[in-house]
Amino acid sequence: MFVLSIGIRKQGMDRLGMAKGITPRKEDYSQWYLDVIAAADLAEHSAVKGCMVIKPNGYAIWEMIQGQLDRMFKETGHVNAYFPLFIPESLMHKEAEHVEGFAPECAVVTHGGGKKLEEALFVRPTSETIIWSTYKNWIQSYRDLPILINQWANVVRWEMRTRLFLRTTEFLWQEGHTAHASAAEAEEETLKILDVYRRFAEEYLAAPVYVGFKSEKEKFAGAVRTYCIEAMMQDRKALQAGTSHNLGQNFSKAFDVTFQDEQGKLQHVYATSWGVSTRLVGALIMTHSDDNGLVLPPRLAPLKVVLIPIWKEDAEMERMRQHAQALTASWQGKISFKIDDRDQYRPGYKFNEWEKRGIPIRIEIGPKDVAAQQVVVVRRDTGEKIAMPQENLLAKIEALLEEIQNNLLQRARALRDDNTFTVDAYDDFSARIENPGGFFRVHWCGSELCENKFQETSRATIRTIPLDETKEQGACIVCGAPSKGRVLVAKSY
RNA sequence: CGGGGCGUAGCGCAGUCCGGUUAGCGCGCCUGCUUUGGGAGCAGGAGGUCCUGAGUUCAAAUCUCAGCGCCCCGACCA
Repeated sequence: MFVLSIGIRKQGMDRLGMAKGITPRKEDYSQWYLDVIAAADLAEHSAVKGCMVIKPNGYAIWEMIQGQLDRMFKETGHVNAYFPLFIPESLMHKEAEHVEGFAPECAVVTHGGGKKLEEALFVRPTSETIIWSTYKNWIQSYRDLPILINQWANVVRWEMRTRLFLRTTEFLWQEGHTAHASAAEAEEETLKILDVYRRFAEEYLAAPVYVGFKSEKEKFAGAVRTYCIEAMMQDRKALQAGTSHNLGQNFSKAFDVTFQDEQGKLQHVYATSWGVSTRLVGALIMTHSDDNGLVLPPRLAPLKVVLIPIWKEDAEMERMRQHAQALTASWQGKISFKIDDRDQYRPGYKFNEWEKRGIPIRIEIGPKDVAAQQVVVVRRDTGEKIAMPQENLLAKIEALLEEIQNNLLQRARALRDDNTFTVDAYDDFSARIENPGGFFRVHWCGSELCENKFQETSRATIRTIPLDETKEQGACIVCGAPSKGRVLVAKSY
């Protein structure tokens, strides 16, 4: 050790400060985030500015997210369809607030087939305009409603500053676009999806979220009201994890989408749209991972269990392989697992590798275990090693996966709750938003002037106006005017 | 787009200030042997548009100019 220390120190201490290749969170949170992505081999920067290559490990997580959300959308009556990537400029300009909000961050195609196009094509930043220009032809009668369509797609928003998964120029998402015969029904749909998002975040991402709606300033360009779920990352910053918009009649009026109601009267349709993106992968990373790398909640882990046979000699190698195979023979199709019997790496290397990748459970099986009719099970969330009898192992593993899922949610909830504060004095607020940071429940009068003050002085924003907040009279923390309830303020991604 | 840092092998870096052998080191990779319960050891080997383009020079990783990209901090956003 002493002999090696010079070499290791020089290597290990370079930029990372430690030998494992992952910067500790408290040293540099941003670098830690990037290191985790690299260590777990999730994604990398591409030749295109602001765009990323999602590598197989990262894409597999997105596929897990997609699979579950898609089931939930279908359970609530939605179907999938696909609309084009390109949107004619004229369509983009139909809804005033919408175009004003999105035009600055749009990529525009001006040439095609070697010639200048007569009309420029916007690469979709979101699909409301192309979809409503299409729905116009689909809707005549109340009998054509509701339309409950979702699409899985890529979109492009020309952002100034990008970060892997959290904000990239091109990203993958789903966008739901629904049409309804009444305002009440549209509102119901908006809230129904909001609840799908909340449930998904808590039950699958194991990320507790605050549920509410956005201030006028923060809402979607073209929406009547924007609902959202907000999660807290380990650095105590907020991350908007999903949005659901009640668009009212803004788009149906802009695109003149009308239907005849039961009385034969012509009305404009009521609309909603809602989406979550590959940003959720970033949320996943920043909610659970630690200084040893990625930590995946079992329900979203593409690979849930890895078995590592351990041997000394060649003969033993074959024996341990066989044990591992016999042990898991009945697991096929029931659980996603892998036997890592590669001979070129030693066990310690494999332990570390799967740890970095966030695999929830590792099972070690060596000669000692075989003799004792047991295996050694290691939890990724706690690092705890448990000797387990081989009998009925699958059921015990499945139970443990649920326990890990649960533990991750509890842990994230504890962090969030411990860092959500109720404050009434502005000085108190501005001191604590810097240190230790977190979410702050404060009274707000509702004026944009006061809202801007948060931003200017603390670089924090009103993340959401919580739905479940108990009504409470108070005085705006900025101007002292009467306030009907508290809002959640935080620094955010 | 403003401020700061950086760009040399897959990754992390030295070399650049002060131009001059064949551009090095660690990790990783390939081959062989020994190993294998927390990142193995030894030996041999492969791998380079020194970010790009112009310029200065007998000579450029090194100097000059321009551009591109990445990271961090702001303004804009899922």
